[in-house]
Amino acid sequence: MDDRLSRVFAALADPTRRDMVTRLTEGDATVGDLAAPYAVSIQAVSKHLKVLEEAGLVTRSRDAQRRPVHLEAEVFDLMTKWIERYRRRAEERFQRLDDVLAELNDDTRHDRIDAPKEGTAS
Amino acid sequence: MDDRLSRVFAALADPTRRDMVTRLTEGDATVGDLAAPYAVSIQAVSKHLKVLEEAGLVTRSRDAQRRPVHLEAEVFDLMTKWIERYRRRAEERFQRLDDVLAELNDDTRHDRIDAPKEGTAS
DNA sequence: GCCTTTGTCAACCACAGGGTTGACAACGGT
DNA sequence: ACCGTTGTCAACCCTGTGGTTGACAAAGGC
Repeated sequence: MDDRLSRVFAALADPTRRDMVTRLTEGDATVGDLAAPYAVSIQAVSKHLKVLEEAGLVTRSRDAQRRPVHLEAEVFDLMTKWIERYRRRAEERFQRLDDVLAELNDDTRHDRIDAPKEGTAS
Repeated sequence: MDDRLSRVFAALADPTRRDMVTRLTEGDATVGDLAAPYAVSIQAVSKHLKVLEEAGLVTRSRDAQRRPVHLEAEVFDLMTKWIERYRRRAEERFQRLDDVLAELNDDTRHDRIDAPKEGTAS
């Protein structure tokens, strides 16, 4: 787990951290604020925030003793792009499959295509 | 790590598994096919596939000794929805901020709004 | 100046996760 | 029937991670 995207996914793999992210969409919050709803120590929350920060999902500034946490929304774009890329590739594949099937219909005289290989699932 | 989304994110947090997913967008593949490019044992790959399967990202059927692996694209939609939800909430927040600022411009005669609280970050 | 508030750092513990090797199950080919 | 191919299961090892507690840093309030 070294690359950026791995860190982002790993950070979001924890329900507590996802919950924190959700709450941060409503505005910046201090560590104490974020810790309040959970039955864990503030140190544990601090660790979670460190994970989120190292994943680039949040930034922390300084306001007296407080360390307001701020959500960095750009990372979501990064993830969305990645996922969309996969979706698009998958769709392209389906498109190709459709093309193959269309072609099949086009000249039905061929005995049989040699092992379509996909589609057999389920 | 028990809920669905956690499993999906955790599964995708591993570069090897992400790579497998990428390759599966090009079509179903056997365990051996998937294992080939990596310097790990086939057992390790089998484990990775189990993780992907339990996350609902992949299904496995049977073809003689072979176990063709098939990508389930729907899960990506699930993730996209989640992420989009967060993005939207964040955008709504920015929108509200804009509204506040607009309102501020609207009646500039007020001495000062009482602590905007956000925006101070960075 | 001192105490309180807010949060981090360090050490430790338990457990999950990715890797290995070895055994074995499920088939097809011959 | 038997062997080879394909893949899973089980046991084990090591590292990473989430949790704890205790000490301490940083800053304001009094």
